[in-house]
Amino acid sequence: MKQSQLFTKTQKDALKDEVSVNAQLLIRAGFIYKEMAGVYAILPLGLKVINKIANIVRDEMDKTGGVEMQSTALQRQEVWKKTDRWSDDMVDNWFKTKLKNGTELSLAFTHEEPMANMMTNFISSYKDLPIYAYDIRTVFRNEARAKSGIMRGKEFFWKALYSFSKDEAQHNEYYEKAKVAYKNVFDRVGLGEKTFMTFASGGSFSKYSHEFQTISEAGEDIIYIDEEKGIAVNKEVYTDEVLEDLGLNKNTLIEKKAIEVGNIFSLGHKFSEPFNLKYKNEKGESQLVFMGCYGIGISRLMGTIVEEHHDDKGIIWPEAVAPFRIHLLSLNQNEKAQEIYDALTIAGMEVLFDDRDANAGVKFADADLMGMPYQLVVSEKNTRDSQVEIKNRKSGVVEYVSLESSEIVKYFQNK
RNA sequence: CGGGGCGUUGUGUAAUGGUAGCGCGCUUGGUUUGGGACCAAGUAGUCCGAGUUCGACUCUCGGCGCCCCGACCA
Repeated sequence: MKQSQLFTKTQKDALKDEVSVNAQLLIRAGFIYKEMAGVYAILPLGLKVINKIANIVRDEMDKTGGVEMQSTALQRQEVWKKTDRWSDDMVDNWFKTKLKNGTELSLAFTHEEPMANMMTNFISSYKDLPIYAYDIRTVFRNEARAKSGIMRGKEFFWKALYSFSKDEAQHNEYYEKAKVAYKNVFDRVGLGEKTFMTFASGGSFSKYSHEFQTISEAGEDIIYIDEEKGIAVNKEVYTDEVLEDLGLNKNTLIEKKAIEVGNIFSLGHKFSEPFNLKYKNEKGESQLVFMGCYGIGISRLMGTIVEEHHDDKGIIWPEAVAPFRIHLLSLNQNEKAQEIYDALTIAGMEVLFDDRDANAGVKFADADLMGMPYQLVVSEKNTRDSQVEIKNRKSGVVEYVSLESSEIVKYFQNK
């Protein structure tokens, strides 16, 4: 893509009404636009990141046997009344609205109830199970206090998978798979080393749920990490009893602030019971479906990646989620750069071509701020020596490659 | 939802009752061309509504909005 086609602009100055690093950098680099507190438009560059993360999540969910669908953004109250969650006493951060006829309904908040309800239509036999349906969508929460940029908004983009199993054993089998899939996701988006599976309160059915917590100063949670075992305990369940149960030694645990980027929950019969979500087993007996839910905050992940991958100049995107792999900077060499751009694009590479009429300093500063993994500089100086300069945004290492387009393509193919 | 802070051109700021100024951005012209370059001329603003006053960015009241701490939450 040519940068001259991007309608977004970078901003040099820090914004006064944002404190969080993720919002500062994402807004200044033109990835998101703040519409109101906790509500951000995803701009072209940001959307590319979101889509890349979503695709990684998709890939890992599909590998576990997940099937993607699209749930509804409008939800009806009857469904929620069955579990008593419609009441404002139970959930006070709904966005509720009304139909023309006065019937109250709500904006998508989460989908345990609608999914359980819908599945009564599709599940009738043990042969139908297990089912792993997931959804990547925007959900809405009427947060009393949106904060931390895109980390906690009034609307956010997430993946939610709901598992439907015939019994606890079948459920547990999937639950373990989900743990692996989640680990893969966080590895792939560049947060693997800082992300720990964390034991948290389990809710009504299971003893624990599992959160995936990324160590970060921007985090809202406190976790205690056992580095050797690679697991952690959320402060909310940090008791001697729990530590003993998990075989953890208080003295070896490290306290850290962390961002909850995902969680997985065993729901048991909590939702299948009120919806009478049952199947017939081999003996023809009616059994309740055993459910689980598995969430990943995709927009929050984008924020977390920025929090953990940046320097004083800007964002440093991990390759797997960068909007473009290569930032082609033409310093008054648009003709030559265009050739290279064409060759790279034809070779299937993602290139952002800075073809703007701007000074070198502006282009370098913008490239650093936007954070593509490679900056490919075509300048008079380089052209004279029949070469281009390729700078790694993260390491700062500069390499020189022949000006020949085919050589440049080769360079990136071998990286 | 409790507590605190704050609303001035697109953005960052100055003006504390008396002509709304400056940096960046943007526009035009010129000079530049490897780390946000220079010169010149422009552009654009007091969150909204009442009130006090000869006069309000400034004071008062109300509203709306934003940030931070807490509570709550993916």
